[in-house]
Amino acid sequence: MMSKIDWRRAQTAGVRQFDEQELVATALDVFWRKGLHDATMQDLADATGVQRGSLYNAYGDKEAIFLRAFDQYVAQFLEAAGDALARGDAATRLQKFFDLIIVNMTSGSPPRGCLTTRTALDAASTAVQKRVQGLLGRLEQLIGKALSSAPGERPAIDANRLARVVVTFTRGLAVMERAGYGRKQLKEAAGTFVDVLVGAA
Amino acid sequence: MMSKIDWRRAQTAGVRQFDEQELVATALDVFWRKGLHDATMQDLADATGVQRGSLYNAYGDKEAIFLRAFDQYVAQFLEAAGDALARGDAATRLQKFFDLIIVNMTSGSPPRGCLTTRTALDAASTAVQKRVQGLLGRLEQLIGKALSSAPGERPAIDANRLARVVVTFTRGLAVMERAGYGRKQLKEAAGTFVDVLVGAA
DNA sequence: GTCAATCTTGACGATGATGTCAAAGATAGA
DNA sequence: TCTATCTTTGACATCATCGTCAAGATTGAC
Repeated sequence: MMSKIDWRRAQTAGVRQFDEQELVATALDVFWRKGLHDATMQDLADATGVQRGSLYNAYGDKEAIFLRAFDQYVAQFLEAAGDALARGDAATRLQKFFDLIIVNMTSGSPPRGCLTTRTALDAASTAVQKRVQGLLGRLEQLIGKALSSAPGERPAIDANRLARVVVTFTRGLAVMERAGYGRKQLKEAAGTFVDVLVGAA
Repeated sequence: MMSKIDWRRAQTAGVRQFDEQELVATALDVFWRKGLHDATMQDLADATGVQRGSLYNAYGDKEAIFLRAFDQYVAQFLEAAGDALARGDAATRLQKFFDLIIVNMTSGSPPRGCLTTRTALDAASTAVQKRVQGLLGRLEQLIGKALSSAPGERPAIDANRLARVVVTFTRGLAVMERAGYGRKQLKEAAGTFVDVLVGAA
């Protein structure tokens, strides 16, 4: 029996045809814009140019791809956050940190929001929830250290407790962004929060 | 031609078979547990005992039902919040308010979370987003008035700005709950926040 | 009593997403 | 060169949800 004519350009096969790094980066963008829940394998296939079947073959399912993308995001994010929190007094550190995350979540058109918060609310599998917890925990530590190592007078309240409050507030900012608040409003709220926190009273 | 035999008990028809109030209350519970996005018309039909077709006939679509349920929720919630914020000094008011919303979002098994926050993140239609904005705005006003009318010394920062920070923080609590934090942890965070806000520094 | 209005019910078709698979092609190593 | 192994591709079956509709049934107005 004659084999089917491949009238279209034959794709090379036998070895992986795509770059993993690139695919994960593209997937991250898709998840960020659509959310874990709403992004479909077809969306990922379209965005990456890799067919659905190949994605299933290579990763198994959507969640596996998401976890890779999210890990990459976490690494990026924590590094940037660490930078922002590294210099200056407590107020300056916090202000830079808030600027960072606010710009982060209000970028894109339409604004893409905060991937972590959206993911947390999607309430997916245990694995995903653990990643979110991991990120929030590490962020909390980062902030705690930044607060306790900042120059200037010590606040009256334990830095670790404060750090959790700060993390919680950042989650709140992410929700407010989804509710329709723009960059300016978010920055104003964050500014007020920093004033309160540092004890402008 | 003979009509089909109705071997099963004939349901009365011609007039609405269900109580609107009851249906909306049940729908609210479904939306609260599953979220606007994940709750299906079938879920609503199962929970209420009203067939899918009847729901479409009576309301048109899921969002219409949600809006009614959400409006009911908003009324309940704002009334309870107003009560909590009515008495005592600023710290007491805030503490009671946080207790209320924390219990609210950690009730049920599994905890049902915060309906408003979940809805905000579902990023549905404009109509839904406006309801969320409406609730947050009204809540902000409520808190602003509670802060500015509380006995005791005036804080150095404008009450309205503080109110927005408080609202933002409550949204953060809702996210933290979804991330896995329990009632105790949330209360501790809220307690720290109140300490900071009232100027325990 | 008749009839128009309207609710209920079950069924239908469309759509979109999932996960699997066999066929075909290409590589790497023996 | 040959073969085992892997990837790609398109197709397939399944499933869940949606929205619509015709037929049946009952009420309330006239």
